[in-house]
Amino acid sequence: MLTLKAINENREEIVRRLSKKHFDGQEIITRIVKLDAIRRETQTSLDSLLADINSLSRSIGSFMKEGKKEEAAAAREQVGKLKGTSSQLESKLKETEEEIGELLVTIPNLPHESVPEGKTPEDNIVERSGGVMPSLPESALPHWELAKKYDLIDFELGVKITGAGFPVYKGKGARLQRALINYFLDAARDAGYLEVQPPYLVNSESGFGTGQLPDKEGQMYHVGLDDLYLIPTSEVPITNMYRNVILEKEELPVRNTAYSACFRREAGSYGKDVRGLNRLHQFDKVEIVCIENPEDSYARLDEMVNHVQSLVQKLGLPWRILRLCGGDMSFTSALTFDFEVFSAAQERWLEVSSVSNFEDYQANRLKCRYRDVNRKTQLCHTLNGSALALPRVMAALLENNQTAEGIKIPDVLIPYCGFERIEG
RNA sequence: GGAGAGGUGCUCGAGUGGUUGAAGAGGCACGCCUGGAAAGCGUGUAUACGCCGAAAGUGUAUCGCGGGUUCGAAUCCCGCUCUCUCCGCCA
Repeated sequence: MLTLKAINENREEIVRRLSKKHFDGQEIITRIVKLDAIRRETQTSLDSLLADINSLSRSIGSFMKEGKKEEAAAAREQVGKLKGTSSQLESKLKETEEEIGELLVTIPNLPHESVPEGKTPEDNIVERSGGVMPSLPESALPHWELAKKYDLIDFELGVKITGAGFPVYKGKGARLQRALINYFLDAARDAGYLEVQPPYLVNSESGFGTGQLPDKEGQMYHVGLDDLYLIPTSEVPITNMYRNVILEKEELPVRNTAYSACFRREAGSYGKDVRGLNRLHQFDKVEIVCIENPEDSYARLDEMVNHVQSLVQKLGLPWRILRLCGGDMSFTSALTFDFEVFSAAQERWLEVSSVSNFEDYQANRLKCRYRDVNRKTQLCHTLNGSALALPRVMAALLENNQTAEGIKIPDVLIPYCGFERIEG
């Protein structure tokens, strides 16, 4: 969430920048500034009142020791009078703080100045692209047909066991999944990321820290009995490792990577978007997360984008990078690049990665700070990206590499798979 | 799941109602000392919010979390949570 300091100092600019995300912040910002003034005023009176009470209370102790019973009784009475006012101020302060907090979490992050104007995915800007478009024969099959033909993925079996969106990978399909995971993890490690294995369930504090809660509850599976959430991405547990942490400047940047299964309810999705592997309730992903100081966070974002780019390049897929427009960005992001690969049989671009800088928006919720050169604590910047999400990579690989002799495995994956080709 | 013990600062550890944000030790930082280092000596060493133009300073809150008792709570009471030990179960 935005900091009160920023809101107080730059309210005009904030309202202006929020409009790029099509968020009208005028009223709410005004309200927050007003509440914050009340908050300070209340705390000032409360603090001085408490100071009086404290010193009177201490004096009672001294009087008692000296045997001055009457003085003690008088002080006691005086404290009693102050008490009523102080508890009033206390609840007023608490209420004001709570209202400010409730308002703050409804404001999205400010988009970076370089974010293009726009409302829909059509307004995203193609930053760069590469790879070679495959030319497939007329008889080319979409990946869900290929999955059936070569017995790689059984969607119906998943429906039986769990429900739609929970496929069963089999044989070379399962092995290809495992190969991709290992390849992505190794590539991240080679790029300087520390591999971690986080929990797949998180508590509500963690959900709040990265911005899934309170608004986007419906996106996550909730385990009611234990009040835990299945992670929609390992961004949540990884980033929350740094909740309530103060890092030394020398520890930055932090680079972590993890493989995890991801669980998303995807309420409201339908049609061709959910066909085959295009959108699942459970899928696999290797994530990269960085914690960085504010001066270097955009350099770090570039580094992450370049890392993801090298992955799609080595897989030999036609790719493009989109700079998301204000209307298509997530609530918490300041700047996001989406990676898409072209799935030749479906003849559509599929998103396989999203790399974002959240600046201090998540860090302010997480209270993730570092000590600057003056030993003062400052909020960190947090960044994350998929590197990569597996299902659509799988879809594109199957579709683009299909030949009369079977499906060719990209060279980089062969050592991980243990086979060069998927054939009938 | 059952029974018991316990959660104090960067770490260890004292503290059972009254200048205790917290003794003492260690660690770390800076300074003195030294040819250099070690040892020794000295100083400093939490976070958040408020007040003050900034700094200095100062107020408030925080001894797992939340509530209560009291003029006053790290210390007493209640709830929660986590850790440890034993039993049970178990990949």
